[in-house]
Amino acid sequence: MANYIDFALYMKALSDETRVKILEMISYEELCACKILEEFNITQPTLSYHMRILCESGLVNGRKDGIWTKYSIDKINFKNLQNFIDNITRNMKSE
Amino acid sequence: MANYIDFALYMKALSDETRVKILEMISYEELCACKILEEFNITQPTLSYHMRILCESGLVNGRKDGIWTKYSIDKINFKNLQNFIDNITRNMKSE
DNA sequence: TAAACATATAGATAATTCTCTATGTAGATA
DNA sequence: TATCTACATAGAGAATTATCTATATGTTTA
Repeated sequence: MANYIDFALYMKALSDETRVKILEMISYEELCACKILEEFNITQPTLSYHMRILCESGLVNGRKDGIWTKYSIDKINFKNLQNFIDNITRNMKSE
Repeated sequence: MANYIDFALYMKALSDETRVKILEMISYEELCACKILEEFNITQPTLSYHMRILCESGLVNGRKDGIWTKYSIDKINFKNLQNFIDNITRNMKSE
């Protein structure tokens, strides 16, 4: 189960507007980096940097498929994040 | 309704382990800065800096009560954050 | 094999962040 | 009024972050 450090790492991964958009994009379907890149005005190495941060947080998975790297949300870790948020809400309600 | 910039601001506010702990602490009950400070090995100005970031994100409210400033979670903005997370989950499920 | 394509890595830099010490402010109390 | 308590602000410095250009790696195609 996730702790403060894990949760802060998830949040740090999402503390950038570009990465929040990427998360939303890949929530609909697995996407390769080149498709993601089309939506932003950043260079390819900058996107690669952001994808690494998302993957290292655990929230996103990347898998090699031929010349492409395809990215999707890690459901287990994302669920951990959701549980943390839900617990905060639960704490507030029991006041 | 909140946009990517707002969400990134929420996430940025929670991208620090100390601030995540503070959020959890004040989810149970409204607390003054001096009570929060007791739980950390940081100086009073550093805590004040963290509280400002939490308040400016919109996730936390501070109100003056005599010599104390009492902090609590802003339920509306926190609900916005929760909705965003829930929407991501919903997108994944409709794949 | 050579060229093209998709992506990653290295190195540099400007901007931002987190922390501190020192000091200011405002309300409560002796 | 003077002091104490709680908190905020200013300024500085070290560390981290986001971005770029240049280059490397690995896969597919001509």
